[in-house]
Amino acid sequence: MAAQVELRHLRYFAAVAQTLHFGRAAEQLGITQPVLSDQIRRLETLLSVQLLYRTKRVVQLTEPGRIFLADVSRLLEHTDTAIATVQRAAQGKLGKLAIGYTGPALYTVLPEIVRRFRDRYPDVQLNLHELCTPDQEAALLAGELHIGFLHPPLAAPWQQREVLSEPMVVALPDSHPLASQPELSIQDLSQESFILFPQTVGPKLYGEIMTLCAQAGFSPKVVQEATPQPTMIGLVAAGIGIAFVSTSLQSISRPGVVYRSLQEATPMLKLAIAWKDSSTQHHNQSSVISPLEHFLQVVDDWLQPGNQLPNA
Amino acid sequence: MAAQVELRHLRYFAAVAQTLHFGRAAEQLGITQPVLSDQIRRLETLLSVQLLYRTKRVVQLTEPGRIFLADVSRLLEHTDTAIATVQRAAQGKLGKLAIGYTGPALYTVLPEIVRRFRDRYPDVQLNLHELCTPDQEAALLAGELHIGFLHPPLAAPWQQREVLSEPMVVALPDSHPLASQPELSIQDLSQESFILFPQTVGPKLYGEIMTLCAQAGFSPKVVQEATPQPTMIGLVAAGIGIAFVSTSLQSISRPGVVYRSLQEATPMLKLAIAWKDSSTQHHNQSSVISPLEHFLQVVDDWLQPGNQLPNA
DNA sequence: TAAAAATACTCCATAGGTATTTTAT
DNA sequence: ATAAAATACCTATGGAGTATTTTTA
Repeated sequence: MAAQVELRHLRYFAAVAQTLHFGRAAEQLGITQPVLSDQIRRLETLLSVQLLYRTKRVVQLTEPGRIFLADVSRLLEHTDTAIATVQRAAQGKLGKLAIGYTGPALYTVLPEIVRRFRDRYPDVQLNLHELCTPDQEAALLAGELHIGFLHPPLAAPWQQREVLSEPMVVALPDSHPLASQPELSIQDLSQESFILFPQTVGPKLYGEIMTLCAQAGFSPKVVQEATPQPTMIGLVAAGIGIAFVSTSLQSISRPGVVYRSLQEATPMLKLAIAWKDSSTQHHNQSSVISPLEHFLQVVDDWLQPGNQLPNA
Repeated sequence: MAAQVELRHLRYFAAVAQTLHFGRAAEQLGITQPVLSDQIRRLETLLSVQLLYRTKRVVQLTEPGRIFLADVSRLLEHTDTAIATVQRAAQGKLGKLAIGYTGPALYTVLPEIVRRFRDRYPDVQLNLHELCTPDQEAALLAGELHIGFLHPPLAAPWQQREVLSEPMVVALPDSHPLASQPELSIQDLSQESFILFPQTVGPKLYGEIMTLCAQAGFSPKVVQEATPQPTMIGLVAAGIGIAFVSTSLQSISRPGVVYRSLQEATPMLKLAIAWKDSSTQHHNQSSVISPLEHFLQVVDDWLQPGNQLPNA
């Protein structure tokens, strides 16, 4: 079994080739000169190539040595960066993170959280996928998604955390008779035409809206299903009907559209993040930190300092 | 003094990462399984990174391990090519060769020799420099040139070998009265206008031509100095004068120009190669073979097999 | 003659081997 | 029950040290 070239040989050779002095090179390397001489000779034997011409007084590179030095320098650099890279990866500072989100998430919590994460972990590649809640659950299960911004309740017992719960408001054209009232009752809406998101986007919220109307004694006349919310607002501006939208959306003001809250306890738009609990996973990678953990931390930080859920 | 990552660790890791089986990987590597387990653990300790998740039954890469594997595979490949490269360099099959030549060399021996060398050693980069003989000697001394195609005699005692010695012929317009004669005497030329190469290109040959004319009792009337030889032929075709050119040049036939040999012993165009004797050089690199040595061999081969000097 | 590489040795850390145990499937 | 990794322990190669010699500029 022939011995192999090792990085040690290459490190030593590079040092000698740069200093052209065995004594000083050995000092740099923190070893003694005889050891260095010996190792260089071993390297030359392994390669069957004379890399250095040396008398007792003068050391210089042979032509093959010169060529080898160029390759070796690159090689040693690449080794260092490979080590640095794997260490950054183990700290979760490098890698990929696949994030699912529903339309409403995109117009509420997602942008700010993503912005903060990218600021802190610029070398984690984020892949964002707009998917409805059940599709996100399937993708999480398949391992195609690391985390999802979705609407509870969930079908499976994911690790989850609520990140938004805000009342819905009614968007209506400013020319609408009801626009003059500062606050509306659900009763007022019984004869209106509704623009509503598809049931799949948020089945629970959809149901709550239906229940609310039913309690007021009517079934809403849905003239148009639409998504995302800015599109719904556009339709409102066009006079197609009125719409329930999340409170956050008011910040995107649009001429011709006004927002009015409801007197009644309104349906709440709820958003949660869900993820696979890696600690129950069988490759619970002890010291290995995943980008996901940092993401959860960023979400936590964002929830803490006065960014509490805008609960009712 | 902390231990360092060695290629051994990387080779072992790559094997395990590819097979995902310590036993089979160890077999591939020609070592035993416990050794392999130990070395992988040492690598993980050195990096402070868990690369593999393993139970007694299942081995799989962690995410940092996956990232590291990509880098390590590239690194190992580069190492192999670097070793192959330095070995080819030591055999003189890789590198650079700076070649000087005079104009006449370009129209005689140089193209065929260079063609043969490039066929045999395609990875040696040839740098060709057209230089007059003294400039080539200076460049050889300075180490800027490895070999020169030049005109003896030389100022310094270089290693050298004659590669061409051929008689000169007279080129004259086909409309010229002397064109009707199959052979000319130098006497016939006493009244002619001459196109001649500059003295610096071949001082000795220049001198011989002058001597020849002097012996015939005249001093040649030089109407134009010109180089390279095809240009001289062009001037002959234009009727500017007649010219001495090397025999080889006849192969480049040109309408309107005829070549006639001289009855007298004509001046001989001599070309030699000259180089520094590396065995006297203090970095006489024992086993290291330089591209120069191969080049000399190619020249030798070219001189042997019936390609003898076309001597008189 | 003096600076620097090579030799000659000694030592011990560790790569690698053998035998056995543990554990997850 | 068994395949496969881990553990325990042993061996010996060779990396690294100290002391000394050799060489050539």
